Amino acid sequence: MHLRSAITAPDGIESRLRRHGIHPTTQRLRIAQLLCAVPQHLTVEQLLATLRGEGGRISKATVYNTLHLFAERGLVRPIVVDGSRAWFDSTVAPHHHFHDLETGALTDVPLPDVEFQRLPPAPEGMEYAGVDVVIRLRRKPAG
Amino acid sequence: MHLRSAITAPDGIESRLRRHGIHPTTQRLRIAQLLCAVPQHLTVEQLLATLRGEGGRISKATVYNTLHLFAERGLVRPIVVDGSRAWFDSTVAPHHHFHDLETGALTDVPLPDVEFQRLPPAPEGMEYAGVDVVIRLRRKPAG
DNA sequence: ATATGTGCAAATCCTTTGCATAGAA
DNA sequence: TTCTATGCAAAGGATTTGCACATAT
Repeated sequence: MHLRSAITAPDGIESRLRRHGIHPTTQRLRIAQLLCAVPQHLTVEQLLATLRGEGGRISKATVYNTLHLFAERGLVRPIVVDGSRAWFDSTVAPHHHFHDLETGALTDVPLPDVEFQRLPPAPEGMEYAGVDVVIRLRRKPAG
Repeated sequence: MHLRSAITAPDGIESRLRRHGIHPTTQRLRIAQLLCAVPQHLTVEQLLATLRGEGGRISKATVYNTLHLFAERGLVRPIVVDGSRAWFDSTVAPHHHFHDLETGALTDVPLPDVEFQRLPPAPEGMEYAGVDVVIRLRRKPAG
């Protein structure tokens, strides 16, 4: 065993971008590091604030460009649960979501936690492209 | 049997508004007649165009005000399947949706057409407020 | 009168676009 | 060079807000 794995740790993100056909630039690497480090959901505004808070120079347009590119290449997944804003999910494998109606926050629901006993057939000439389950949550009344 | 049912047909909408605690005004009645006549999904833009096409005087703000009021009072249900715009669904009973990825159109999926074999428990202190299933559809490849 | 509802226009919020500059091959 | 990415500001589209006028009780 040698030091290779430690040395190449940040490199993992770079090669991951390359594997998805994405040319790794400074901004793209920082966004990917931030968003894809752990399973989470972030908005453009949150990403931008964090990136700039870290003392980085990055524009809103670049964040949008980058997230759209990542989404196209299957590195992240955009989620819309209400009309107010989009969330970007670092988990691309199929899964579902809890949606806290009070805070607007999203939480992952692992795929196996939802099982269907029945689903309708797709209309004539159409086929399933995916199934999204959103479980809306409210605070349980005291008592 | 007499003519009462025919005569009171438009009246049904008025009393329906009243039953929901909504003061029936000219604009509210026209919106309710249009949207709630049959199970359907309409956008604000569609409603506005139809209402004005019928030669009515109505403002966008009033359409928004009215739809929000209707939604609060449980007469319609806002649906968001992508970030571009909101749909207002005249069916308030729980049910699900097909979402045509090409056209953006929504189609109802009756509640009994979806059955769960398993759903995750709500997180501590939270409870289910609802479950929305969106089935994304794409055109089936020819062949 | 007094409450409420409506219309219009301006303001907001999120997202996209255009274009000149900066950076990489 | 030549192509691509970035930043900034303006543009766009949906939705909200403020306020004067109209309507209903």
